[in-house]
Amino acid sequence: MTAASVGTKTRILDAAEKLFAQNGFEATSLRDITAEAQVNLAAVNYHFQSKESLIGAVIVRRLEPVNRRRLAMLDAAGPAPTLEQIVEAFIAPVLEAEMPNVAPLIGRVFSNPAEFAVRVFKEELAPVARRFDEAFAAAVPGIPPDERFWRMHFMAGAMTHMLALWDVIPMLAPMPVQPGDRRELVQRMVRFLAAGFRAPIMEAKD
Amino acid sequence: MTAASVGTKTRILDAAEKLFAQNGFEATSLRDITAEAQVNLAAVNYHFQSKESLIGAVIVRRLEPVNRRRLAMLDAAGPAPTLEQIVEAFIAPVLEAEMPNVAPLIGRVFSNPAEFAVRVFKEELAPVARRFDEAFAAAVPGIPPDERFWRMHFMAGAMTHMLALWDVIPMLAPMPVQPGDRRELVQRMVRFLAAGFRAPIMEAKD
DNA sequence: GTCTATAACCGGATAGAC
DNA sequence: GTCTATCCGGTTATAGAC
Repeated sequence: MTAASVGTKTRILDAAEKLFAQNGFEATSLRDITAEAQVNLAAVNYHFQSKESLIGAVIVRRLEPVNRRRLAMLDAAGPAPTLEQIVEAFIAPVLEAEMPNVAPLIGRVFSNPAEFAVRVFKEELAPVARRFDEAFAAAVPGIPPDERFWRMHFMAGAMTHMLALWDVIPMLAPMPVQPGDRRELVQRMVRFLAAGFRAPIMEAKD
Repeated sequence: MTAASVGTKTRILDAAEKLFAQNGFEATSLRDITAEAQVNLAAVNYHFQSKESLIGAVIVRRLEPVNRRRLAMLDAAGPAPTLEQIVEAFIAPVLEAEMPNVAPLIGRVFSNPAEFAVRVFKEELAPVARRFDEAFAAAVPGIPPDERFWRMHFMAGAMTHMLALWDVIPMLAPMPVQPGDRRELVQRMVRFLAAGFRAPIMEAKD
């Protein structure tokens, strides 16, 4: 790699990210990627050992900054963040990630429960999830841990559904949906999800 | 097809359903399917013209009864169902569908926004969505149509996330999750989502 | 209707020259 | 580090015998 031009490795990552986001992991061949990146096919196996590990590299490169931003937003809300602030810190950095690539890419992971992809994702996510769980516990006292677990997944589900379907949504919506509406969408989600978190818990099971 | 044994066509549908649910549409080859069904490879292209149309047939066969059950539950709740009854009618028939196959299968569709699969799904779903939207409008007055649209998608997202991740969840959960807990899960979701639907709407945008 | 056989092609991976 | 050439197995789909 010369100092002046973008390295082969980066070009591969960029191309793979774009195509994975657009068409999914399985539907994207290494040949598609090398064509897009204008590099040689063998370069992929040289820099990354296999397609699987390339997928992992693509995910990690983008997920890490998003997770850092989530934690930063949580910290920025002070020592006792409101429920709304916590929910926003969890979803906004994801939904507002660069839309052409990053957000759909993240959406692909949870929708494609390919064993190894989920594993990579989970490794990146575990510490973040713990921090948020603690924040939720403090902000909404009285919710048992297992209920918190499910509610965090309801939240994650609403979020990833938006990521996965973002480009199909305009076809389904009764009204025009513009890309610029993403901040508004975040606000809608925050209200909906915060109310859900505040729902009364179930009485002891029958 | 003899009268006594299960026909080739049905055996193909059964096998395809099982493998699609387990491994996804792309990851499942016609050879996998014919091996599982113990029929000849060519039989697939005889009975269904292509893999795509086989996928469509598999989806429609299972989605139709689920949607009928949803509408039946909605009707059974009387002329003025509560919000909780509406949410339950929407999610319970899906989440309580035969888990080994049907539920994960439905989860695959929305998670794999393959153009044609979404199209098939949407065709089956459109009239149901309209009925539910009307019910929501009646049960929670004062929510504008576009807000209802988004909230129904938040609900659908939480639901499909559970479908897609059901078999991975045990690995993530801090407590044991048993298959029998599905009715309990439905109740948890109903409370969370109903509270979300009742959340105050956003004031005019800033 | 159901089979065998095969066409025609695409996938990931690697050996070895430069 | 980057190329060419190639291996080899898997993919959908179909032609034609039975």
